Amino acid sequence: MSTAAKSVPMSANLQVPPRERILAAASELFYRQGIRAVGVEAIAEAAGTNKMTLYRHFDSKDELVAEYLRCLATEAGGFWTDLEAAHPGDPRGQLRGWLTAMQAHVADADQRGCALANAAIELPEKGHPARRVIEEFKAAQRDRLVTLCGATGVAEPELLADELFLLLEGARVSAQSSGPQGPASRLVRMGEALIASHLAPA
Amino acid sequence: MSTAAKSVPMSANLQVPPRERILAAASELFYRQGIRAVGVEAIAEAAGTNKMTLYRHFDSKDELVAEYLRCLATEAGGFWTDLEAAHPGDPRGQLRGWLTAMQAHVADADQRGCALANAAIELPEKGHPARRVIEEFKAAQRDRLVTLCGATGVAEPELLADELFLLLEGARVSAQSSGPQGPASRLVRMGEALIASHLAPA
DNA sequence: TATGCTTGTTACTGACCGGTAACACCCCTG
DNA sequence: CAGGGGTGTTACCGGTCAGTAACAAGCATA
Repeated sequence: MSTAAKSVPMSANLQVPPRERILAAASELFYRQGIRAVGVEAIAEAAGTNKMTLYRHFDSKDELVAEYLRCLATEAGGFWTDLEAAHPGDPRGQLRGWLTAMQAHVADADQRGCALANAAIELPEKGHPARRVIEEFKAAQRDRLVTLCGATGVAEPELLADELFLLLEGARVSAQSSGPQGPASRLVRMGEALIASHLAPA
Repeated sequence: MSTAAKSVPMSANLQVPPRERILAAASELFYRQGIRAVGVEAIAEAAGTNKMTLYRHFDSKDELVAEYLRCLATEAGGFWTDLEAAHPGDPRGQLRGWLTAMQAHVADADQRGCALANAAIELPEKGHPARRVIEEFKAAQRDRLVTLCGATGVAEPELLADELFLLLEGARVSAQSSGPQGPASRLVRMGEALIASHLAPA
């Protein structure tokens, strides 16, 4: 509190080192406007620094993009540990908590979908350094969901996990083209119906 | 057959008028590489013409993009009439035909997801002429699915339609970041389970 | 005080971007 | 044959792109 710098966005707070400011600015701009739509100069300026310093910390724009996605993947990892802490030893509670958190995320009007999935669409080049980050992240995300579904005791955890995974992926992308009030708005209801049908099979 | 020009791609066949060649070339390049990644000069060249002729037929690149998406929306409309012709008076058959066609589409390795959805991610600007095309297309697509689900006699056609809609949307985007062998590969199985659970409610 | 590392500043490169002007050309119609 | 619309060609505009060189300034530690 005494530093009085808590409310300042990281990308403009000169007390945090330039590298982090650049990453924070890049994160905001890339996510809001798209990766290809944002130039490195704009990022440097938003970070309160300049292009030279940016290139002293990142080899290229492509590497900056990869690092931007790597940071988001790390943040997402924190979400899962929070989830486990909120419902210790209660996998079904964790699964429901996951669902409602995702619904809230989708409904948030100033979200623009999954940054990793968006990047995969914007960067189709096979050798782009971001692609490996994206693929690993999506695989890990799916694995976590499979594990969680398995812990709930359903008969086919992989199938349920994939259903929920695709449902979420669809909801996030659909919110970009059909709006958050479209089909995506019923994510929780759909997900709980899926879970119920797996818990009580025919 | 006698013209011997059937196998020539439209974008290079000089017998078709420039406007169509430009649209064909734009369609290919935009879809494969992304809209922002492709310049108008590259499109004109791929169409066997030049930038001036392109700008005689389209007011701007943004308008060309909108027209590109409009054409795809029209093509998609044809798919639905084909589906109805293949299973006349058999809505459940149509729904299953839709599912398997979508699965094949998702599994196709040189597909890059829904061009309209991809464009929505690449072009977040509110006023872009493509956005209206995208939103109308997605709404129409969902409406058709609701109508079809209603014809099968399920109790909650809108819910089933939205579930299938999100499942497909998710499968197409997931194939871009998790590969076509990932969760997206089980689209038919998931969809049929959904349909079955709606046809035989608890 | 002196060293050395990090940052800021300015200017620059070569390439590409979307978009336009001016003019030559061809071919179809009258 | 004359005319005119659609097309091709070339050159150009201002702007932005990613990336770099050279040098000055700050700041800590030694």
